[in-house]
Amino acid sequence: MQIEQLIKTAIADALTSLFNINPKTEDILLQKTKKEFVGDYTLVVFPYTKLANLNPEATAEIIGSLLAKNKDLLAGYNVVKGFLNLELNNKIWINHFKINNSNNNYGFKNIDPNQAPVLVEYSSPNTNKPLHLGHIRNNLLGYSIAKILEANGRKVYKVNIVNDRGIHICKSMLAYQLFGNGETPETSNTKGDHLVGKYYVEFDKQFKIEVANLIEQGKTKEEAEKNAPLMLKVQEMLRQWEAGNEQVKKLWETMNSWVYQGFDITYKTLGVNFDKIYYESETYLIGKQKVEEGIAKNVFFKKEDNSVWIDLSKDGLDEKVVMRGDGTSLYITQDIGTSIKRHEEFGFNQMIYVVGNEQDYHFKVLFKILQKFGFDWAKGLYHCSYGMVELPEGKMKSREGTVVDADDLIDEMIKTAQQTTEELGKTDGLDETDKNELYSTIGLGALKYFILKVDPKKKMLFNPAESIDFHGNTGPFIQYTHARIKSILRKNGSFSNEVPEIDLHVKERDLLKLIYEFQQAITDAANNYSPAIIANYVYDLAKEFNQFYHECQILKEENEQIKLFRLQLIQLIAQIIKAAMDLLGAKVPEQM
RNA sequence: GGUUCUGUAGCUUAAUUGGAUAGAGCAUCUGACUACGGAUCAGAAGGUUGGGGGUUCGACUCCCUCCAGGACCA
Repeated sequence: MQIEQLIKTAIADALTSLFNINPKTEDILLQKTKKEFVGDYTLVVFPYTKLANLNPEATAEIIGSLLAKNKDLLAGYNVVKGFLNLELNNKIWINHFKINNSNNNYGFKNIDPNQAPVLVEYSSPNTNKPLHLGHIRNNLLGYSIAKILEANGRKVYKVNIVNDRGIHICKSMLAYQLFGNGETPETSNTKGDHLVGKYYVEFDKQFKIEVANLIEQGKTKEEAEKNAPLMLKVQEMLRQWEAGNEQVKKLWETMNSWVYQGFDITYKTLGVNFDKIYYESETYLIGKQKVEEGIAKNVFFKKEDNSVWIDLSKDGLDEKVVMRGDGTSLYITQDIGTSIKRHEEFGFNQMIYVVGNEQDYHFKVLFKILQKFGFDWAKGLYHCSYGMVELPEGKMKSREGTVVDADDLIDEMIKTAQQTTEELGKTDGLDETDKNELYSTIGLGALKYFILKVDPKKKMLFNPAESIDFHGNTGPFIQYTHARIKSILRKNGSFSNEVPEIDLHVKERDLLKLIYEFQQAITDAANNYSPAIIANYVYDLAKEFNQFYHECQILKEENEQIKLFRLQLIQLIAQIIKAAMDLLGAKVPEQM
């Protein structure tokens, strides 16, 4: 940031003296020079050819020759077509390194206490089945985005809303009541969320049998689904729940508590957490109340059947129900209530909903509604809409059993990590606890990087048949690079942090540039809500380090000044790798 | 039917938000100081950026249209 400003100011001055214009520095189009050309930054001169009344090459030439007079800034320049490539004086890169070399917090901004906090909502599970691969993407994204926003100087609160009530929850309850024989997570030796999920599947299975029977008796499919005994029973159970039937509530509490025990384990393994958890069973009533207020404010209107609607046809959407005729709430009802409640509690000026792109329409409507209520904070709402995780055969479907279970996948990753590590046999000096921690670090690192390196907006494909790779553009590659640097540093022992004056090797200069770019990577990632930007950055850094490592000696370097500089250089690189991976929620080992 | 998102090498993906010869990894093939850590590095091969049109000095990026797939809304 600082260095670009320096150059842009110099360019602005040059343009002023050449063409008698006063360009703003933010209008100057300066970009990083591509690898295949010589230089650090490139000015695109097409916009100035008319002012210069010259062809692009000549325009670039006169700007370049004027800038080059400042020898502290530029070591040289070259022109290719309409592109002016500027070669900076190496001192600029070294200076930046000198300033930040012993900054343990390099790249991170301090949290601005004067700014209102930002809320990140993510995870949002249902309590009728265990978490799957899609939830993993959600959780990793939410956690990482929160970290990134914090690194960029915002106070962040992570919140979760648990969908713990409704007809789908009653389905697993009913099936358990009918077929459960009183089993518990303890007696069945099953993780609580998996046990409840089993009964959700069981309901569907029995229901399908009933429907098939009814169809055989001559009913249409619709009639059969509507009148199947299980369907009638489950609806009755929901009514009893809403009426506060003690027995039903008790079963509900018991089964939900099993699920929470299970979720807690998965969350802990994944390394994600929340500052506050909301429960739909507690917020849906607030939503109904807000809908009533909305009617009074003429935000909503009622139809003859008593259902409540909002007309968004002038906003490019259409009419949308916000509460059913029988007074029962919809997702949107409770989302209205929850957001208002959260604003009362946290006074945020920005809230990010990490929710899949199947809900795009839902959030458009929700945000419009809150704007119509007249809340000024409504303009700070953002739907971080991410693509679905698909399998080679298409979307995951719980009913068809094609769901990749979160716990299974994590276990598998850790096992693969263990196997690979054992084959390589580089765990000398580690005891059993250290080793298990290492396997978990690597396995989860591989999984997290694999998922987060993809642009959140894009759908992603996961092939369970091919296990996630540990070579190339992967988490373990980056972790390995960190371990490798640490190993070198351990061998050398301590050294001065006084940066010596040396002539830079090309690879050293490339690394200094990348170090500089870490700050921008964090800013870009925060502005775009994209952990992928951090992932790509840290991969570039690790790759660049490995190239440097093969070309340059470090411990064997005979020139003491150069050796010292390289030790300092790689030390900061290791620090950045660790910090960047932490932004992705992934750990890095000292040895692997 | 309406709205909307996506489409880049065999596969997984990047492209500084309109810039130069579209950049990586996996898989395939070939190599690397007698390994400061080979989970590494170097090289080869692989592309009509779904198709066609348009906007301009310049398009993977913006506009139109068609094709394919997904999602949402009745």
